[in-house]
Amino acid sequence: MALPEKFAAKERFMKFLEEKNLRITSQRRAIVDTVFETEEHFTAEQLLDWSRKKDQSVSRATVYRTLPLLTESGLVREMDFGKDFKFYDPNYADHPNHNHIICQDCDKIVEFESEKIAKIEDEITHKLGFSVKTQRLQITGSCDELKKLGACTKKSC
Amino acid sequence: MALPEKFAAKERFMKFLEEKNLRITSQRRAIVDTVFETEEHFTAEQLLDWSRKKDQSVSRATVYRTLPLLTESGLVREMDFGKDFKFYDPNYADHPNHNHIICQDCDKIVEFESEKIAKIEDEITHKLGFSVKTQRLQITGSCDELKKLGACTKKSC
DNA sequence: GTGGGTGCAAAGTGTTTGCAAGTGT
DNA sequence: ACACTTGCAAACACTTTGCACCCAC
Repeated sequence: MALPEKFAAKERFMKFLEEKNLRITSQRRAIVDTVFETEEHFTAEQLLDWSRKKDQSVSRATVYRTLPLLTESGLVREMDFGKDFKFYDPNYADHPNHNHIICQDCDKIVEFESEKIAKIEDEITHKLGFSVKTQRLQITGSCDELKKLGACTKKSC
Repeated sequence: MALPEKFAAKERFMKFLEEKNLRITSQRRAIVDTVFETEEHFTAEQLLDWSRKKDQSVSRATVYRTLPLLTESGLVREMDFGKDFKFYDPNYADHPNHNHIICQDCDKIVEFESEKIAKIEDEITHKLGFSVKTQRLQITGSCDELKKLGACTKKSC
């Protein structure tokens, strides 16, 4: 179901490279394939590991050099979940306005969208003399398990 | 006008230290005074500079060791505005649910609160099996000047 | 052919930490 | 007195970069 969209995301990125006169190398292909094959959030290091399974020649430097291109294209967003390293979210290609709920114990993340919130944001922002370009909303709280058991059995991170 | 509240924030932090059997040293006093004297967001380095004006013996290490205490107390919040370093926001003591609008060009930041958004967040979060502990909403966009002139004359950062 | 791309390892940058000396309670 | 704190500098961890070689177009 998400496949045709994801495929489009990859194509969109290739077009982005073309427009900037940047080259499609085997390493970039491996990295981009990896990014849009997953719906998970990932770190630079994870992306390196996964990409190397497709093309062993991918280096850490190339991953770090490709990530800014991905974010610049708008198809991937850099996220800060309060850890020491950045996470990247490939779901902005399909859902440019989604938000995150994170469990404070197990770090489980659920994504959601809300037209209502988007509308209020827009109103308030205009009232303050701004106009919205992007928006990020993170809610931290307790997941079901944490509420019921007082602690989560599985930790995600 | 904000003074009595800010004073309370400082007192609240001193109580927090006491409860954890931590000591009130001259360095900590200088740092904490600095933090709650401002309503600006600041970096660790700025906090060091400012604190040293009150007490020259404050070291970078002590600043970095005090910041986690401040965030743990809930009176200061760590913020990521997409720069290479963290910012700290001392306004959570008085306004625990405020949000940020940031100009994409000049980095000007405006804070606002919204009961409506808070209510919707709560509803959605419960529907997804979570309960809200904290929340952070950042909107990026164009400020008045950027919209009118196409570029901002003053850069904040 | 040529200008962009790559891997490697070294450098960079914000933050953390081990240690010996100092200090609040 | 004793445990908590401190400053210093070295150590860290993630990310960036200089360079010589490579390859997509």
